[in-house]
This record gives sequence, structure tokens and C-alpha cells, in this order.
Amino acid sequence: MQSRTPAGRTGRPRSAAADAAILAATRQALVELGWSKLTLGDVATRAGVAKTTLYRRWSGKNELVVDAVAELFDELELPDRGSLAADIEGVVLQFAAILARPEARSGLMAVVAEATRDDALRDRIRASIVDPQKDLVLEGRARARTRGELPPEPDPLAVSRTVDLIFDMVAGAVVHRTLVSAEPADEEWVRDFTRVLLHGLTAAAPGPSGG
Amino acid sequence: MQSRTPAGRTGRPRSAAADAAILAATRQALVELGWSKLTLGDVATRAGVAKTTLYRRWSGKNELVVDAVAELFDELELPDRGSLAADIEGVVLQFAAILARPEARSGLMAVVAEATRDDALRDRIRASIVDPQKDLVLEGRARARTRGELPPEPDPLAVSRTVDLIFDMVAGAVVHRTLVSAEPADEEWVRDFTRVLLHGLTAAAPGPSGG
Amino acid sequence: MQSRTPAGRTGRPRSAAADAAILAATRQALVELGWSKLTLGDVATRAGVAKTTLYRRWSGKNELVVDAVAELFDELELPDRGSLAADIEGVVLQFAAILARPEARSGLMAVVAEATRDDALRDRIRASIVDPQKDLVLEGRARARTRGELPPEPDPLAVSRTVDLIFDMVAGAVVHRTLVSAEPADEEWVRDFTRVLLHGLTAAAPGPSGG
Amino acid sequence: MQSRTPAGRTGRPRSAAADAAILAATRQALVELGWSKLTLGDVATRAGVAKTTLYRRWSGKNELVVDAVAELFDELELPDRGSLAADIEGVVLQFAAILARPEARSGLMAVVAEATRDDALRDRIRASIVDPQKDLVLEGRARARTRGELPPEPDPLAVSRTVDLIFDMVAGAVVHRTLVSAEPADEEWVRDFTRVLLHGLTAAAPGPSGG
DNA sequence: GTCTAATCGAGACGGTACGTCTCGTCTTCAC
DNA sequence: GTGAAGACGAGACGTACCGTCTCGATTAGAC
Repeated sequence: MQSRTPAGRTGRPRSAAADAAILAATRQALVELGWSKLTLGDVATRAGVAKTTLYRRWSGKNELVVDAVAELFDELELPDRGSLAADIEGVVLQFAAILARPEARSGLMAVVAEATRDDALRDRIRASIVDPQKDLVLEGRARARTRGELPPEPDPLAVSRTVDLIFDMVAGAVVHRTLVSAEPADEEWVRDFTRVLLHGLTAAAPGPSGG
Repeated sequence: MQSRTPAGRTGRPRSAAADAAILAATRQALVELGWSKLTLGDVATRAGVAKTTLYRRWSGKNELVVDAVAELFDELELPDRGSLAADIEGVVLQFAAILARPEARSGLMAVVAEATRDDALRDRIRASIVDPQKDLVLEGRARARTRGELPPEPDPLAVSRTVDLIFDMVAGAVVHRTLVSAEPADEEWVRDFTRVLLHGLTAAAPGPSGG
Repeated sequence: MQSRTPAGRTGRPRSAAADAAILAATRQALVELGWSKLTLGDVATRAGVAKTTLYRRWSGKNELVVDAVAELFDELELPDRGSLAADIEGVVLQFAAILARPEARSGLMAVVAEATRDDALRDRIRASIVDPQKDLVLEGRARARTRGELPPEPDPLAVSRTVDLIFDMVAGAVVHRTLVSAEPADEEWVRDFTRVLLHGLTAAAPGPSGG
Repeated sequence: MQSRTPAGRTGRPRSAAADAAILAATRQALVELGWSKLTLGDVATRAGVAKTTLYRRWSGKNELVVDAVAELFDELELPDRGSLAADIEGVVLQFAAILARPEARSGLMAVVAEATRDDALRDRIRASIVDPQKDLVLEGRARARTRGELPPEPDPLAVSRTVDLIFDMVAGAVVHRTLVSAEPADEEWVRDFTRVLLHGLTAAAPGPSGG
């Protein structure tokens, strides 16, 4: 995707503007048509670009959409709202807001579905979309521990396990609420959800495998 | 007194065997090819049926796959394992086992993705797949209340809200764990998850919006 | 095509009205749709008849159309206009009038085209449509001979050869004028044609194989 | 800075070889299958070409077959055999030889039948197949006039009328003999036919409408 | 100031699946 | 046993995209 000219290269360099135009056209097409009716020829036309140009940069529809959707999640960050509960509510609301946008709804679930049979695609999704958000969980735990809201981490092995569990619960619940139940993940719902999650995490001993 | 023509039907009746063959062929194709490479012509051939026969019964790939996948969830039931926690663990493990099957993985997320742009399809998914499982939540709560594990329901309005929340959390977490994180929802994970969920629900006052 | 009920038969007899309705519906469909867009299902519907009924009587589209078109030619007859030339002009004009009707244009040439690869069909066309008209040629020659316009036939073998030639020339010219040149075979053209034909036949020694 | 490509053409040019391969495959399919069983998908396969390539060049079966058959008639020419009668016999025999080929028999009548309901198709047939042969009639008349076998043309208006009549008679008779009567237009028949035609034309005053 | 090579647009190419249509047969119930 | 209704297996239709491949026409860095 990069347009560097690595000194030894000759010939006309790739247009940097084309990349941006293609990704924007992809999101626009996702909004108007949805994943299944999006075609690469149409995206190329919208971007004012030839199909050749598009295929030179992305190997197919899946990869293109992952990149187009990933940019939407770059804006996610952990707000400092003074308490762990408020921080969680804030980030969950941001996540819900992104999932409310049609280009995210339509594209994200589709590429996840495709990824069930394509390991390389799943890795790309994880690297571009999922893992960056996991950092938010870690960051939130660290901040809460600084505030004294959480005890210091006893077992370093349990950290990863707990982070994964939290992440699956947060992302899963918001996605299910938004896309399957088709109800808004609004402030009231987020407050209910956060209360259950937080009480569960603090009340339960965090993760000893012996039960 | 056999009135054999229900609702004034005439002509050759539709073959009941064809429906079953088509749904089975659809699941087989999902396993072998996955959603995106599944074609209705191929499904018809596998089922030993003409394309017209298939199109006479289903309007498209989405509807067909919803029905094919829905049958997989018919086997879900709430086991009586003696305690609320054990009951939940049991049903979550069943749910995870279904999601571990390739015909469910491949098809379910794809139709959910399609449903983001097709309200009728979302309704069909809800009616065929989601809502029947919500009954399991209600049944589990009733059984726990009989055992004295849960207090009697105070606010009838809050019931629906809580059930919906529980359902989004359970289904969402398992789906995300299985399909996005691509890690097995095994007994250990289910135990961790159930502990957090159950402590969260009992520790938190269930649902007053004035929290 | 016959609807007899030969006394020893049991069960419901075939409807005689159905045959007529089907042939009429066929001609109507030829007018509205033409040969290539005519479908047997549509004909059955127009005739108020089930497809089964139609297939029980005709083996296919070709045979049906031959019968439907053949009825149009039943009205052809040799008028007695007082001279051979006038008689020929009269019958040619009748033939041209039939070919001007869309159900004949559309159907006749199509079945002839089909007959190039189907000997049974060609025989059926000849028996139903062509041969009856050949009798008109024979009848015309006999009448002219009675009037003294033609000499008595010298060579009985040559009769058939000459009749065939006349028939090919008359039918061929009218068909080509009407369907290929797409010009009307009107009185003026018929007069020109008849003059050439008649002068040619009388001036030329009729058919000695030795040249 | 304008595009210098002739007629504004850009992009990959169409393959000239594909056209030839498609027309040859069409004739081959006409021989093996006949008009009604010829399918465009099969023609494309025979030609080693995708269906899209075929549809990009021809709008349907009719147009394709007209072009495929038209090439068969390109070989027609007026031989110089020394006399008008011999010239006519020669060209009629050539015409009959073409119509004896199964790819012509099968295709020609079918497109003529289709043309009864499609003016554009009829024009195409006329332009591609019929009109070029009319020149042969004109050429033959001119040559005969040079030889002194025909008087100089008196009425220029009558020329067209006579040429049209001759053409309808020649083409019609040969087509009818070959395709409807299904008898060979061999040398004997051609001699008989030519004698009648030529005597008719010379004996009858050519075309005054006051006859 | 050429030369050179990868880029660009456009669009034709061989494929594959689509969803529809018609075929001719078969199966049911009503008469 | 015939008739209307309509489901059935089969297969062609013409369209839409796929991802690849030529084209001529830009570009910008290398010479």
C-alpha cells in the first residue's frame, strides 16, 4: 500500500492519491450497496481509477474492505473520565458509535465471516482492527490500578486470559446488541452492561483455573 | 371426513423430501466451500434437485442458509445440572459446540452481515435462530428462582431488559470468542465467563436506571 | 387429433372443442408473438386447457403449428375466371393473401426451416399444406386443356416434372416476393409474373430431357 | 492534449480472430445441430471463446446466423459461359449448390422466418445476402445486351421492376425446389427452369403495366 | 534532453454464477 | 380415463463480475 520509491526503482511511481480515493470509494460503496453488492469494478469507477490500478494494490475484495474499515477504528481511544466504570462506558459508547455507521456494520461482519475460512484474512483483521483495541483494555486496567480501583496483577499469565475474556465480552455484547438484536447500544444499555461486567470482574476472583 | 385439499390446493404437491435434501446439501456445501463460494446451482445438484425447485422454495442464498443453519440450533436445550452456574455452563458449552461446527461458523456470520442491510432477513434470523434461545434464558431464571438462587422478580418491566442484556452478553461473547478471536470456547473459558457473568448479575442491582 | 369415442371406450371422452380451441390459440399466439416466442404453455393457457391436454394430442411445437397453419390453406381454390392466365392470377393472388397474414408468415417459414432437419415434419407439411395445392395446378391445366389453351399432354412422365416445376416457380416466387423482398404481391406484380410464367411455359417445349 | 486514438478508441482492441472463429463455429453447429438446437453457449465453446465475447459482437442468434450464412454466398459469381442461357444456368447451379449445404439450408429459412417479425433483421438479410446477388442479374443482363441477346433497355423505370421480378423468380424457385420440395436442383431441373424463365422474359413484353 | 520503465486510463478477454424461462413429464385431486 | 393445476429434472437464456491481458499514453528518474 505504500508508494515509496526505494531509490533503486525507476519508472512512474504509484499515485498516493489513488490509495486514498480507493479506500474512500470503498466505504462509500459499502454504505450505498453493502458488502455483497459491492464490486471492485464499481469501486474503481467511483475512485476514478482503472481496475488494474486497484488490483495492483489489493489482492481482492476482502483485503480491500478490511483496510477500508480499519481506518474507521483508528479514532477509538480511551477517554479519561475519572473512574474505571466511566472509562469503560466511554469506550464502549465509542465502539457502538462506529458500529452504528453503515460502512462498518456492512463490511466488518462480512470480512469476519469470510475470515472463518481464510487464516490470512483473519490475521489481517486481527492485526488491523482487533489487536489495537485490545491495547485499550490493557491501558484501562493500568489506569484503574494507578487509581487504586484494581489490585495489582498477581499472576502475569492470568492477565492475558482476563484481557481476552474482557475483550470478547465487550466486543461481543456490543456487536450482538447492535447487529443481531438490532437495538441501539445507547447510554442506558451501556450503563447496565458496564455495571454487570465490572461487578462480575471485581466480585469474581480473576481467573484461577482451579475454580 | 378427510378434506384432503387444504386451502383449495390443487396440482402436484411439493416434495417434502426435496426440502430436507436441499437443507442438508446446503450444510454440506457450507462445510466444503464456505458461504462465499456456495452457489445455489451446486446446492441443487448436491441435493439431486433442479434449480427451479430450489428457487420455488427459497428466494435466495440468504434465506436458504438461515434455514439450513437454524436446524443446527434446534438441538439446544437447558440441561438440569443442579445449580444456576452449572446450568449456564452447560448451555453455553452446547452453544459453543454448535458454533465450532464449520457449517455454522461459515454461514452464521455471513447471514448476520447480510442482515445489516436487509430487515426481512434480520427478522428471519431472529425468528428462526435467536428468539428460540431466549426462552432458555427465561427457563433458566425460573428454575434458579425455584431453587432459591435468585430473588423473585421485582419489576416486570426490568425482566425483558435484563433478559435481553443477558442474551446479548452470552451469545455475543461466545460468538466473538469463537469466530473473531478464533479460540475455542472450552470448559475453562466457559467457567471463567460464567463466573464473571453470574457474579455481575447478582452483585449488581438488576436494572434500575437510576444507577 | 381425432376425438372419436369408438363405442368400446370407457372413461371421459376427449373434448372436441379443445382441439379447435388449441389451434385457434396457436394462430393467435403466432400473430402476437411469432414462432420463436410462442410457447406451448402459453398456448395451453390461451386455449383454457392444461398442458397435459395439449401434449396428449400433439407431440410438439412443430406439429401443432403445421396443423394450425394448414387450416389457413384450406380456403385456397381455383377460381374459374375464363382464361388460363386469369385463373393463375386468381390463385396466385389468393396464395399471396394468405401469406400476407402474420400467422401464416410467421409459422410457415419456421416449420419449413425446421423440416430441413426433420423428415417426418417435412412429410407432414407436404401432406397437409403443399400437396393439396399441387392439385390446383393439375386442375388448372386440365381446365385450360378443355378450353383449348393447352395442347393435350404428350408425355405422361413429363406431366409430373412440369407440374413440380410450375409449383416451385409459383410458390417460390410468391414466397420470396412476400417474405424476403418484403414487397406486396399485388395485382400488378401478379400480372407481370403470370405473363412471364405463361409465355415461358407455352413458348418452351415442355420438358424433353434431351434439351 | 486530446486523445489521438482514431475515433476515440481506447483500451484493448477486439480480436479479429474471434470473429472468424465464431462464424466458423456457427456454421459447424448449424451442420451438426440445426438452427433450433443451436445455442450461443455451445457456439462460444466451439469457437474457444467466452459467451461475453460473442454477445459483445452480435445481439443474438438471428444476427449471428445471418452473418455466418452470408459468408457462404460471397463465392457466388456470374460465369461467362458464352450465352445468356448458359450464364443463367451456371449461376443458378452455383446458388443451388450453396443451398444444398446443410449450414445454409438449416440457417437461411430460419432467419427468413424470424425476419417476418423483425424489420431490422430483414434489412440485415437483404443487405448481407440478397442485394449482392441482385448485381448478378444486372451484370448478366448487361453482358447479354452486349452480345445482342437482349434489346437495349427502353424504360429505365421498368429495369428495376424486371430485375426484382427475375430475382424473386430465380431465388424463389431454387429455394422452394431445394428446401420445400426437397428435391435436388440438378442440371436437368436447372435447364428446364432456365428455358421457361428465358422464353417467358423474351416472349413477354418486359413489364409495361398496361398489359 | 533524451532514454527507459513502471505507471495510468480503458476496455476486451475466458470464465463462472446468476436468476428466469421453457421444455416435456409426472403426480395429485375433481369429475 | 380425462381434465386442470402445478411441481418436477433438465438445460439455455442473456447479464454481471471476476481477475487477467493488451493497448496507447503519461510520467519521473536515470543517463
